[in-house]
Amino acid sequence: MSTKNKILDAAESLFADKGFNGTSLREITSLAEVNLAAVNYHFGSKKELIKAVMSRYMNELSPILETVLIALCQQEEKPTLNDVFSAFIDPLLSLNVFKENGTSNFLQLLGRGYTDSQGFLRWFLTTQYPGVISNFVTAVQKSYPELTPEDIFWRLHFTMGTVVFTMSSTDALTESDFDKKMDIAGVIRKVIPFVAAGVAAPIGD
Amino acid sequence: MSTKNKILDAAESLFADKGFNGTSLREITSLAEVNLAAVNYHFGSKKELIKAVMSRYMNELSPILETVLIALCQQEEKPTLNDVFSAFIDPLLSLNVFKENGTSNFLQLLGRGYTDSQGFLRWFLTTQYPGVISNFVTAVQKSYPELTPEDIFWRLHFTMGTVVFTMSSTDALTESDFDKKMDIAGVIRKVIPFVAAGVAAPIGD
DNA sequence: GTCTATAACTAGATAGAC
DNA sequence: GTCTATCTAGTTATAGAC
Repeated sequence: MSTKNKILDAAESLFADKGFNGTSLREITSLAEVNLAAVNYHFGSKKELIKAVMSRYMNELSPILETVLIALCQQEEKPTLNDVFSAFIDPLLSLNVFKENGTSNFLQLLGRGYTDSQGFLRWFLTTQYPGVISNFVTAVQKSYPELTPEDIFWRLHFTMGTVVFTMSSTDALTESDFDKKMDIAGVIRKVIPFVAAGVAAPIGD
Repeated sequence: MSTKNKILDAAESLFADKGFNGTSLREITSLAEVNLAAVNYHFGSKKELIKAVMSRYMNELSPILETVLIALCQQEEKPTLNDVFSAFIDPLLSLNVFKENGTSNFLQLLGRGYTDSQGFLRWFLTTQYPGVISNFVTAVQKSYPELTPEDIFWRLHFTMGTVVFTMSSTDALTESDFDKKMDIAGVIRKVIPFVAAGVAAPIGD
């Protein structure tokens, strides 16, 4: 395994666990068992390392997501909102094949990206991977045409918040707050009806 | 205005904006225009300062919230879920009277508390202010008795996520992503139907 | 490509004068 | 109660040997 990948793996799990600000390069290189200077050699800076960690997932996920969302838009019968949101399940769970704990790590990182470091990662994702978002919006529009673009914008933002927040604080939950342990697939199965119903809520402000 | 309060005010707005990890004591004391050593003199440590910032809000909010939730549980007719969630609007908005930008600051801080610093603040809040949570659960149970305790737990967690995440990333939103500016009351009016519909979603896992 | 050594800086916390 | 000065330990980043 290359030094570069050892760094990426170590950074990923530490970032997911303690946030970008909360993780030092020293912790990363010591977990990865490589030299401190290797981060700067391979990535140039901590900020570029953060981007690289996210890109590894986004490059894997975004073509799959775009494919299923486009298919959903092009099918003859109108998809329900539950269909649209359920379309995310398989691509997200496929990250667990791609990498151990891939699904929850990725969702946790996404959450960090929105709250840590004043949204620079958010900017990075929306500018680098705009196709996922636009196809998602189109799919929602097709299932619920009465929603105004503004309402779609807000409700997708709420959806993002629900999922991302849930995942970034779900480690503690699955361990302590409720005695029944739940895996990531179980949490996703619980959250899909919630967000689908939220987006489907009657309009009227 | 006392040094102690100057520190609390400065810390609050910096914490809300950049997170707990992302804010240094030097930034706080320089915004507050007090000496660096004053933080340690008045609060003992950064961690205690964080607790003090949150306590100022929770001590204001929790008795009001408990009162309205208990009233909702004791009224004769069964409240709708929309009633239950709407019960939060006035208490939350009253924080704007209590302090400028109080509502959004508080909700942002709450979001930080769940993601920064590995949940120590989360522990602090749930152990110090358990009454709010238990009354909330009771109110939801009364409006939707078919929900199992486990489903209530998860859906309230999702609700928390939706609200808290929305608020902790809402500054950027209200400015850039959608041309129509929206104040905090507007966001709350948008989010209530969303979470109410999510909690009210049909069961079946 | 990988290492050691270190520069340049920032963090939280404290001792002691006033 | 507030200040300056400083300690200790942490941070990112880099220069230069191998």
